[in-house]
Amino acid sequence: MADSQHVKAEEDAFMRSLLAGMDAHPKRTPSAKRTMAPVDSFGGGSDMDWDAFDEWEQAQLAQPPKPKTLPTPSYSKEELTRCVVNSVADGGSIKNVTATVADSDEQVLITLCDDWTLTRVRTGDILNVLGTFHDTTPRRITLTAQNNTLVLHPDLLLTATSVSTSHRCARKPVLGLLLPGVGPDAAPAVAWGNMLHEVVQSCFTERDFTQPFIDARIEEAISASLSDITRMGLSKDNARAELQKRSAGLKGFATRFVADEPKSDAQVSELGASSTARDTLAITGVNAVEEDVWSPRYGLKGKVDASVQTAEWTQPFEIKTGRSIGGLEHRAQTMLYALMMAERYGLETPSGLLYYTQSPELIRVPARRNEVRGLMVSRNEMAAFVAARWRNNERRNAQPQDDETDGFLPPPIDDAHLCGKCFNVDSCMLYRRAVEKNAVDEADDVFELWLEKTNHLTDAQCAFFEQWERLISLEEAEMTRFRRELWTMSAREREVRGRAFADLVLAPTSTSASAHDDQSRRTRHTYSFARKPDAGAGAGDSMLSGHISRGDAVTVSVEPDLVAFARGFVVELRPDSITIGAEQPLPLEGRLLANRGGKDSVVFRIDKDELAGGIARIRDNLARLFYVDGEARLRRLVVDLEAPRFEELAEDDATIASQTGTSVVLNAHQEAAAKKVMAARDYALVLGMPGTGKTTTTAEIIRRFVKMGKSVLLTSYTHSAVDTILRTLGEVDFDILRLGNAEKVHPDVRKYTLEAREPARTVEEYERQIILPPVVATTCLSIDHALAPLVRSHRARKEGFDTSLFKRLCEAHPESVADLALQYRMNSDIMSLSNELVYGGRLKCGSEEVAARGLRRRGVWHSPVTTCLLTVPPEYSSKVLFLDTDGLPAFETRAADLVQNDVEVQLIRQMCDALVSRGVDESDIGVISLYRQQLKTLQHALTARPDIEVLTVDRSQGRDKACVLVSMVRSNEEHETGELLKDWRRINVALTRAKRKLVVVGSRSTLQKVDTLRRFFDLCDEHNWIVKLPKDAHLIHEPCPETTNRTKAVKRPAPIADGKENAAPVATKKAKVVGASGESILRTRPLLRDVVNAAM
DNA sequence: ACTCTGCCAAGAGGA
Repeated sequence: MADSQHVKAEEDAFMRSLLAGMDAHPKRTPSAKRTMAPVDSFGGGSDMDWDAFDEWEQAQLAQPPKPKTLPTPSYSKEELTRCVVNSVADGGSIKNVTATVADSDEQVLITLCDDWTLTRVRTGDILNVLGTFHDTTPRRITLTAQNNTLVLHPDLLLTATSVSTSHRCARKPVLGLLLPGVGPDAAPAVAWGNMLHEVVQSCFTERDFTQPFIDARIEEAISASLSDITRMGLSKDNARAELQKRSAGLKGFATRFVADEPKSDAQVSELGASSTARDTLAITGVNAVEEDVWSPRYGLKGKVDASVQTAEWTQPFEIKTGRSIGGLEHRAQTMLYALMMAERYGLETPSGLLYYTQSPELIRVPARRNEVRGLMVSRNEMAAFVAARWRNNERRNAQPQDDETDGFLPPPIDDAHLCGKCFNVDSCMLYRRAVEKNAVDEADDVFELWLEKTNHLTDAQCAFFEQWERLISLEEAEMTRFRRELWTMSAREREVRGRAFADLVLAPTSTSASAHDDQSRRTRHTYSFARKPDAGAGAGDSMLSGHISRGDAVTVSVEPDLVAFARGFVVELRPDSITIGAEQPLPLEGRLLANRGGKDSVVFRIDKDELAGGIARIRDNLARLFYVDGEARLRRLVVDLEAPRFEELAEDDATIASQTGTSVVLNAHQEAAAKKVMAARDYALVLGMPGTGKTTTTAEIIRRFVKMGKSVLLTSYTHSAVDTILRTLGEVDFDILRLGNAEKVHPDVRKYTLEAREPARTVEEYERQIILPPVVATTCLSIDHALAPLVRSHRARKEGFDTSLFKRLCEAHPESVADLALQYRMNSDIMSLSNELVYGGRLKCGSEEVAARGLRRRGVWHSPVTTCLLTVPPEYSSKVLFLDTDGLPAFETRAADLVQNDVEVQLIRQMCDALVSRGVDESDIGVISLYRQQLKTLQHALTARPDIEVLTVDRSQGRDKACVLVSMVRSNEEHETGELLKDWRRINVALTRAKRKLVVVGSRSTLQKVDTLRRFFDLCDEHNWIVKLPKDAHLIHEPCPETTNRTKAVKRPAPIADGKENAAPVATKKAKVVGASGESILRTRPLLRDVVNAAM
């Protein structure tokens, strides 16, 4: 008890000193007073007088107004120097740092004094130094309590809230970064807070604070929050009453403060000022509400409730709907916003406003040097912990056996009272036990709590958590790397990587859509951007290439330094324009752009917004397996690998399950798989090899479950996979709820989304929409996939992060797996590749017809062509063909990190021309490559053949074509293959898309360096499937004249590609029709003729 | 060593 009070007293003292200038707490400020700081210590003790503050809280509005004229602000941005630390010398009360200025080789000296010495600066760290260097050689600067500012790891944007809450327990906000979703479901107060914010922000936006308007906004907010209200078991009436109570003072507040001129009773209370020093204030306008502010300068980010205009300046307006007690952190938060807004608006912002809706006063929070510095010291401390974790990762990369790690979580405060009430206590203790391995002593205050939270965990479970937690973090570090490119990389550079569009201007036609109608809320306001007319090279590139596509989250920035001016979603994407939608109108007219030349002259860039939140959610899900009240059953099955249970269906159920009223007939394997699934008490695994009818079987299983009265959650990694199954289900007599971004959902099943339904008006209606449908379909992260989930970190991949749950369970319990062995896609030759490389012969053709089919020979190809450069070996007509380019040669070319192979593009285009001229439908041909750049080039080369699909391996999943051409690209004298080709799953997908004919083009000498592919070549050798192309084979032929007589006139009884891969195959017969022009093209190009011949 | 796809977010209060 004594201990905890001591801690509390110490914390209070610390926070005061932090806010008041650090001189009250010598223990945490080792350098106090004894520094080289010149003269008057660091003045500031009087800046925040807490006794006066208390008095002021009592006195309130009793004081007469005392008008005060404030100076007109001017803004002079402090000089910013970004540098990398070379060395740190700890000189007791000071630290001397040498560093190299970024993007130069200039060495500078930085001396840290006073509380800046608390910052854990290490070699290799990136620093922002704010202040002017002395013009010495080398240049130097001293950071003291009074002057200059240090930002450690500035690329790490920490939220204003996390920095401002760190005073009580520094560990909690850092845990909060790792696990944003911890804690019990949001308390009612949080929901009220959310709704009330909506109301107040609407009032500000519309500048309407009349009671009817407020009431109407309350109704809106309630409707928008039905899910929260339902979850908390409340009713709309509860919500209405509570919101009315909490917003009671709003009208009075507005009457006093929202005006063109300050009113006499509009007194603003200034924090820390003596209680008589109050003046009046008028809020004359609002620049923005819910403004996202990212500050790479200060390493901070946040969402400002509102930025308001007062007579003096633009300032942040922070709304709090709870009680005002314990509000240190609210003041801190407001100060940080003032700091960030000054930078964003280029305006002096000496203060912010803080408004508690449950009390009548408005508080001015000055952002004074001393307080802000204290907060920056806290921010740096947090940043150092987060960075320590990345450093650990890097060190492990360099030296895997090195077990030494830096602490990446601040030490716990171990206060039984506070920790017992903390929402993050589960994760705090889990990390302590499993990762930090820092046991709690029996005598310790929190021992009981520690036992309660961790006693159920075994060492093996802890090890599991530790390992996967680390792999997740490796991946996370990789993703945050992308976000910092927004300010560390030019738009052009980033566009080359497909993650941005550079040199944009606002299109003249673009206006805010304004309407409140049925438009989706988050794209309520739309804006179009086009390339700047006089933009230089590269600006002509189509915006369709690259990684940004419709529905993606993006940031809009203003060059050169207004980072994330706005955020939104891509609504439409054309080659020469992009339209984005945002929830809030873009602040185009206000002071934000006025300072930079106005909306018509600024240059914008749009970047793909790398949302790192998804990763933290995965970590969150992982942690939930291990909490004391967590998912114990999942923990047993997934972590302990407990055997899954199976139980035969009761006879009634079995009968019901066998009669679904559809005409779908499953084959024996599929039927067995369905039975296995129905019998599973925990889980069953169905291994669906390519073309074996995964979709059909899954759809049928869903039908049966629904018939039995069960509910089904259908989920997959991609939208397209989920939607394919829903589409296969077809018309059903039960309800389906498709969760997810409607933009990304297939049009055929969009009717199942919430957006397509009448919005729920009551809690009951909402429940009906959410709870009743027996089938709920959505995407998910980290469920298995034919291709491994996307893992960016190489290290993480090496350590098995891409080991799927499917594989883990499969290996532990092979008896729980059902194979779908019969496939109806590939002929036996094509299938044999996959069988050899991956499936060990388990894959079988569904019928003789499937096994035997090929592209039929037609027309002139019965006899060899005498003018041919090659003699035509009999195996040329095989259904699998590798065209070896080693003799040409056909080397790859590189631009930055992109790789392409122009010769392969030519060969493939020529083959496509020839195939089509032989009467093959464009839509029966697919071209696949593993490389994005190659794809672009192929697409360009095949623009005249719009129906030939050019696909990446990943996008071709679940698809097939009668004839598939694969461009392998990698070809070089060093025989470097790169990492991508080593992924046997990708190779497998590429080789299993073809039904009748597979042609692979590549350099054998390079490709056979990859193990998987060497086996591919062995197999090809065995069957004589390899053709060595002669020198300059691609040049032997004249450039292809475009086939004028597109084979439209050619009628065939049935298409080769019978879209439904798993349906009982229908024999197709081709008419022997050959376009005359196609004939003549081939006659002039003998080699091509042979290839086509072989392809038939 | 170049590829793929999903996630809306920072704060909503609690003391």
